[in-house]
Amino acid sequence: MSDERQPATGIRVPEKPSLDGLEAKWGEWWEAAGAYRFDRSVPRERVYAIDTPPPTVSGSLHVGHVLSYTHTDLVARFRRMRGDAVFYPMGWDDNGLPTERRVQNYFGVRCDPSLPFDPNLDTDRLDRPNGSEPVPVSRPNFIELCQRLTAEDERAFEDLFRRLALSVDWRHTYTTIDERSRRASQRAFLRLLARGLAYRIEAPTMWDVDYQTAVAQAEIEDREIDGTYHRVAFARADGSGHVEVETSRPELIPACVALVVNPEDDRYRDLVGSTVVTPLFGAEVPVVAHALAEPDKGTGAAMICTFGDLTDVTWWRELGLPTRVVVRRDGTVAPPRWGEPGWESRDPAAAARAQQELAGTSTRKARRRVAELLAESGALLGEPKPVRHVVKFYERGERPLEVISSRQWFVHTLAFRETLLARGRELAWHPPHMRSRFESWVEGLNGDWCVSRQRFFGVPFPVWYPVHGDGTVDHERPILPDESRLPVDPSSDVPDGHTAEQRGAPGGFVGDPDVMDTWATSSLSPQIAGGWEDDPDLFARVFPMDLRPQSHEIIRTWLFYTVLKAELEHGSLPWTDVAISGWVLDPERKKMSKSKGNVVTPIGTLEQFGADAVRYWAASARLGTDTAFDEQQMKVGRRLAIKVLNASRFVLSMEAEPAEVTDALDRGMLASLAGLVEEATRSFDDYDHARALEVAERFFWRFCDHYLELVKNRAYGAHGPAAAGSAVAALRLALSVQLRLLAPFLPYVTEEVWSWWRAGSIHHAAWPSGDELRDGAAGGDPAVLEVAADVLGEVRKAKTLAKQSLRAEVARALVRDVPERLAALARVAEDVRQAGNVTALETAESFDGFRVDVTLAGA
RNA sequence: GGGCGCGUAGCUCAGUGGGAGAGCGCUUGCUUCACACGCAAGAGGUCGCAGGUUCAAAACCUGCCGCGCCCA
Repeated sequence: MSDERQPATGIRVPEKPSLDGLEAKWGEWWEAAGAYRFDRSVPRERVYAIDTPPPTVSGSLHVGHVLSYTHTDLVARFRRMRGDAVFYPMGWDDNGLPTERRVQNYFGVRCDPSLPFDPNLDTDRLDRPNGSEPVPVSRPNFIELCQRLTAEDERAFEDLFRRLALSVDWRHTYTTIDERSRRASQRAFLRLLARGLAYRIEAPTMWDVDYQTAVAQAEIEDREIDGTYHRVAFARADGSGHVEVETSRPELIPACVALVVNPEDDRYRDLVGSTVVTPLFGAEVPVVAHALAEPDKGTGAAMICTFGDLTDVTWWRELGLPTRVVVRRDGTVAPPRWGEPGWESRDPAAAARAQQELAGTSTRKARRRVAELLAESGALLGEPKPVRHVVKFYERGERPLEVISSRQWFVHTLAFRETLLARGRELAWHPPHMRSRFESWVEGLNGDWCVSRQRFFGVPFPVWYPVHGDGTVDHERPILPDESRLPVDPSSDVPDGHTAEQRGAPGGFVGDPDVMDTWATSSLSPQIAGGWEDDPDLFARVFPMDLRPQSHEIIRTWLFYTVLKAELEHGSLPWTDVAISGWVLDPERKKMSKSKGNVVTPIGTLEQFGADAVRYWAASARLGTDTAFDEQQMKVGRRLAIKVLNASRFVLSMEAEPAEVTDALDRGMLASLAGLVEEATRSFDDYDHARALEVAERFFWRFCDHYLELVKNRAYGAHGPAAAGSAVAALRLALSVQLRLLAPFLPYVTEEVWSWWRAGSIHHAAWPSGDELRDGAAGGDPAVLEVAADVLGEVRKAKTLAKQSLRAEVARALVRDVPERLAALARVAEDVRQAGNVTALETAESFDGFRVDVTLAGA
């Protein structure tokens, strides 16, 4: 790709320029020419590396993608023109639940890991004995289907992004499930494990009963739902009355291990240390005191169960309480065990009868049944009260989360809270206030990062476990592969020193069945794209990266985890700058979402308005600011693109030979343009692309409406070749500079115009500088252009008010103004006279403000 | 409950101590030889409300109201 900036041998301007066909033409040319390839021979100081968000390909294409990815591309194009080698890869986030769900729905299957691989599986001819029931397929078959579907989804995303003219180096594309990503994720995991930063324990975890997987704090959201408060009597063990408790989850009474009250609560002070009996189940439980018990909530006395919520976990841990597990992993109530150790009851038979009524039913059904049983027994006091209360949900789930104890992998996070907050302060946030979202998240962390998921399509943990002679699994002594073997799949690969026959056999091994959560991989996007350990030369040139662009709702996930992983592995930030894009709102200013049905398909929008126009809309939105989906704004962008074509055609069709810029008007215009270039550059440097666009666009329209009109006659040669040469030289320089200023925003139309008269791609041309213009604008005074435009405006106004054509002849125009302005006008009087078709342009000094008396010919 | 952001013309927004602005929309006029996807003009605002600081506040301070989001 050439950096040639001299005019090509000739200027060839189409007779009737059009936007039609530009996207296909230049898209193909950029690809063929390798226009956006990263030059890895460049040293780190001149590299600008971007950590691109890998979109979830199974999600829908969204105009939100258009918005934020355009923002990224604006920076990439600006930096490239500034002379940086831009490392701008693209990634696809394939793994995880969204893909599994899409595969299940698309093919009508479900994964059953107990089935053997079927090499001849034909999804078009699945045997469906149970009608619409999903067909069970083996795990390898399921993963194959995931890969087939994501490949299709990736193509759709790539088509969109290419159409949008993202200046991505597509040779560096990665997916979060590909071999590089699996290797990097597993390597990072093994290193954390070796340093004691990852651990596996049996612990209470937030659990989705529908998907039957653990979820992390980052995937949890609070939702307000309808509930019911039941007031329940717990008899005192000594027979001296009862304690009243209010609960929205009476089905957890069999799981109750204690009552808790606040130590400051005078009402219950005497009760602490005594024993009460659970209704229906007859279990004797202590009354304990803890500061987290809220005196104002309900009666001030609360059940501690295994586990109603995370507060129960805190109480259980801090007060050293036993457990009684009643809710199973599928969200149903377990069968009774009353009478066994840990399940002591005053009447085990009655307790068992009560629980047997609940066993196997969902917690929701059990709740209603327990309420009935409580009422029958007389332990239910008063009528249940409906309430609205906040309950935790998995963000993709439909039923409230349960807290269930299970064996999971965790990464140490809480211990690094202060370090992470400090890293957050080192980062340059754009806009700065977005940092507070990161900080409030980090400050609110309530546990280490649970990274294991009970799913199928994801990066497996590179871990096996020995099987004892008695067939039990030894989780305490995991078998780990050497890093050189990565990536491994422990469900099909065999650990060193073992044979395949030993899988699952006494004295043999088993693979860890879980996969890592999506963030365990996507948090390594800078490392994966940068070739961490696989390509040390590349990695040294791009890491830590310069920019992380993303939207604000994933600060607590993608951004947070990326910062954490870079800290744990490299002891550094993963990038220096973060640019946060806002959301796209529909015209009613509601957030666009699939469930609201107000989503717009971006391909249709691109076809309707054109990529430059859509980019213009996106570029008008400031970072961090939500923006309405606004077709009007796209029409404005389209008009701007067409105006660029027409104005360029006009400028380049002037046939006079360019000469030295001598005319005051021309110099004034160039001087004004120099100031604009500096302002646009400053704005881009500050990650304020919207301002850069705004000032460039405003200048361009003024340039067209005023300067082009003023200079027209002279450029055609009305005042001789020298004056025309000055005009043509200034016009071409101004056009070249403005095309380059607009190139990041309107890559197609600017490239088209550039091709009429310049060699190489405009996207590799040097970003304009004020100095470049000052050569031609030496001594230029912007006031000259201003006063000329003001006078021309007054002349036009007189014609418009007289309902005359703007071409109408003016017999006399008398300009009253201060001497300095009149002196400036005198230097460009001839241009003003001709542009306004004024016969006699006269002036008079006035200190009462600017005024023009216009006498139309024939009036 | 705590925090962040926002509230300026019908709409989308810029403006951070001294003239209230842009684009779109609306109305009117103009087939000007780059562009009618154009050009020109016009109408349109108690800058959320109430106090305060200042010679001077849309902007700075305090409180309140409304909207959005984050966290708990």
